Amino acid sequence: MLPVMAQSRTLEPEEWELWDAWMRAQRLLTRELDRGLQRDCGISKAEFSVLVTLWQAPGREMRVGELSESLDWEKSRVSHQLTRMENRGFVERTERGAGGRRTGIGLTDKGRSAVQSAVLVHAGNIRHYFLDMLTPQQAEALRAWSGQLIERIEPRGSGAPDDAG
Amino acid sequence: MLPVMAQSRTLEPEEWELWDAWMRAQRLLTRELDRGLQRDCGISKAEFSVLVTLWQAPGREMRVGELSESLDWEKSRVSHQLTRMENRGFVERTERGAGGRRTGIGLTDKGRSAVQSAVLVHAGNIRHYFLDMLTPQQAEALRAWSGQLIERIEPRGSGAPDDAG
DNA sequence: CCACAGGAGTTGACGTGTCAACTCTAGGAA
DNA sequence: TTCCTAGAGTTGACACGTCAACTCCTGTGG
Repeated sequence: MLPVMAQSRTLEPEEWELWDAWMRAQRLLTRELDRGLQRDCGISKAEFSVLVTLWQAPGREMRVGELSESLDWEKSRVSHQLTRMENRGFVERTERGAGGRRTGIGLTDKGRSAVQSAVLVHAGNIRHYFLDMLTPQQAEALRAWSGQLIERIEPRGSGAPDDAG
Repeated sequence: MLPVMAQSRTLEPEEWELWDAWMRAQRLLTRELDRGLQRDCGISKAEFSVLVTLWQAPGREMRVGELSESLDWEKSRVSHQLTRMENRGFVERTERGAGGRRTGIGLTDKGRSAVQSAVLVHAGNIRHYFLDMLTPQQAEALRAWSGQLIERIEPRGSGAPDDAG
């Protein structure tokens, strides 16, 4: 039997090839989509994510914690991003001194118009570079694999749905 | 949400679900691998990429342009990265005033020892989070899809090995 | 010789992302 | 009341990445 050092084995050429191809594809795809948003809409992917999330929110207003939860970003990341986007005029922090003093995050007019065009552009790019290239079998494989991996790294079921507090 | 438009329409729920799952999986995977390198080896993915590339180079020494080509990174990115890694003691820029004045980039002892352990750790993590979770069908689908996408976005058969994830 | 184009590499400004430390407020116990 | 805790949000330090402008050298033509 071979030495039991599964963790201390480098990748076989075939394994490496698969890993390398996947990494490269993934990197090229995200790069292309980022550039598309920047070129056609003048916003970054991070800005797009925030804008869409706010746009879909009931009342078009959320708190930092909700944004953080919804985007699966750290709170400090959200806060930094909001600062930059506030400086660029896409969002505004509105104080609510009353019942809960937390600041609400809302879209500005500029943010609203940006997200409306960006959604269409981005959807087109996702089709062009991702969806249109998938055979049904590949789509199914990707879907299954993504689900497995998400379940493994970030198991669902502890989403805190009914913990009453 | 939006009225359906002929050319730039938003994604159908099923399409969105696939895209979202893929993006999330991809993000979780790279995050996990990054953290693994940082936790177990004390280096970042960017540092790992540079170290491995230098380590595999004949003579363990390259110039910035070669690194840039090999990693498929912009030269300025390489330069910034080398500055940070030089400060951390992983690489050194050696002057060659003579025939070509270009600076050669070499590994320090610290860099050499770091890369040797990191290669094993990283390979183990790639197995754990990626390779071991793939059925043969999924592996084949991923391989085919990656190839198609790379060919579409970067049609050159540019032999640039990827940045080692 | 000087001028100048062009490539290699660097630098600065800025946006992005993580980690740890911090402020501010509310709620509970001594 | 005062102290302690805990959560929401912010900030600072630093690493990463892109873009454009810059330096330095070299080769070519006047």
